Amino acid sequence: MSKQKPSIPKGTRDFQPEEIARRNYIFNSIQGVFELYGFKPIETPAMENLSTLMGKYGEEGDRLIFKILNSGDYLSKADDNLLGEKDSLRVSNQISEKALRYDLTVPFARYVVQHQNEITFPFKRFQIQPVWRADRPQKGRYREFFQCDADVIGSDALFNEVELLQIIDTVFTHLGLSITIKINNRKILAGVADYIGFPDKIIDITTAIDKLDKIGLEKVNEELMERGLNINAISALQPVLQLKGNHQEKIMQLKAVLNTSELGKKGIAEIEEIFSILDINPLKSNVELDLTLARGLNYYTGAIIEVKANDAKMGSICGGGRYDDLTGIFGLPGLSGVGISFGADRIYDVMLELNLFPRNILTFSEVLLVTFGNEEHKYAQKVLSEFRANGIKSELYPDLAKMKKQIQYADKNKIPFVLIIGTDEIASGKLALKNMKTGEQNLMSADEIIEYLKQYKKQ
RNA sequence: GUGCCUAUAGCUCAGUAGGUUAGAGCAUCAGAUUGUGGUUCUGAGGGUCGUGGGUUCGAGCCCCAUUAGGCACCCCA
Repeated sequence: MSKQKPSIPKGTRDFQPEEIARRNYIFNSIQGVFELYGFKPIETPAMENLSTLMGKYGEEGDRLIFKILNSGDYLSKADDNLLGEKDSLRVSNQISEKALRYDLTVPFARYVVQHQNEITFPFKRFQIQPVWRADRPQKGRYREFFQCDADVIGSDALFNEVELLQIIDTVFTHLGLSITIKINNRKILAGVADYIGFPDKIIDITTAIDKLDKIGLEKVNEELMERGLNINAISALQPVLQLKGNHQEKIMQLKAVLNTSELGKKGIAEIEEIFSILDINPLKSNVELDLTLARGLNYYTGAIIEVKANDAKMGSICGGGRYDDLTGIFGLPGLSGVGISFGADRIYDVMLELNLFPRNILTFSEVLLVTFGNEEHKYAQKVLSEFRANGIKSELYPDLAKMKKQIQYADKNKIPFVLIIGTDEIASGKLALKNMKTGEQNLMSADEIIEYLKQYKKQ
């Protein structure tokens, strides 16, 4: 027993074989749908240049970026004055020039700019990789987690927004998870900010009204006040905060309010078009127009999408939106992108809580061969090769151990069948196949067993 | 970055009012059973009670500090 227990950093996790099986089920489902819609995979490095990431996620985001210390004698190159002043922020820029990626969108923008001449636009890419955030972990929040992103870059068509909604719908329908898709439009929010006379306060306004669900109308108004709005502006905002009805009704009300704002009208037109396409070809999931949906990164310029699980208390499990000029900051202006990101780890937590994982994904080996002695073990090795040649996941207990121990191994590993090989079986050519669930045992030839297991697998 | 809570075996926890050698369940390993698991019975290993200091004749328990973890806020998948 070692005195110092080994551990892993807060907010990170080890994954056991069963967990990997369940996680792969989620990843494979999402990837399958991405591919079905014509998206192509890319990967980018775990670390980016710090300068690529800094300033892209707002002040709060910058703080949550994991920075990587330079190699070598990095302190010798740092400014003595800054070190003396203990100015962490500025010192960190001198001793770190790499960082772990914070999301997949900004690295993708970097990728697009860097490979612009090798890319055919519109470019539809998907990417399933871990990201890291130096946040304080809590429920549903990790410091290392996987995002599954699909983005279309180089196309303004709202058709893309609709396709992304269809992808969301297909994925969650396949996973058996009941969800609500909330959509909004940044242009409408900008129109609202315009309309109440504080166009440059859009970020303050959106982050405040995003909390409506959580803290209620009064607190939101208080916060708006603190963020510098006046009474008139806040009262002008009230009709928007209290929109009621289905999406047609909400749109009607918005039209009445925002008729003076060109940007606002454009946003409404976009929302209308998306809903009109969805009306023709409806999704299985519920889609809601939610004006208080404002979260997300400040680079969104059009649609904002968020998905919540209906039957679990969990933050958003998928989010996305349109960003008109993401690549502009890397020197390639005029390219519009729209994308979504599935939070695989939160989906996992919700599915586990709701018991939505199918049983059969947990099967690793289908059959365990057990023997009584040296001769039988050699014979079993031949049978084992045949099984594997026929695509049956199988293993032979490696040691000459007691029957009890061998069968216990099958039980604990949830192997559904045990093949018992003894001298009698070898002599007759009929091997004893035991069903671990029912306890039934049948004598069959190796070929018959292969057929039987193939049939069993199909069920 | 702010606030609150927790810390005893691999895991989940009990531990009375401060009193001898700190317990249970699960898990692990072995045996009961020389060709049969999941249910039973028996046994074994595993702890400087997160760490450091203090109060006391005596501390797992009380006090202080420190570290780690969890939850909420901020923000976010």
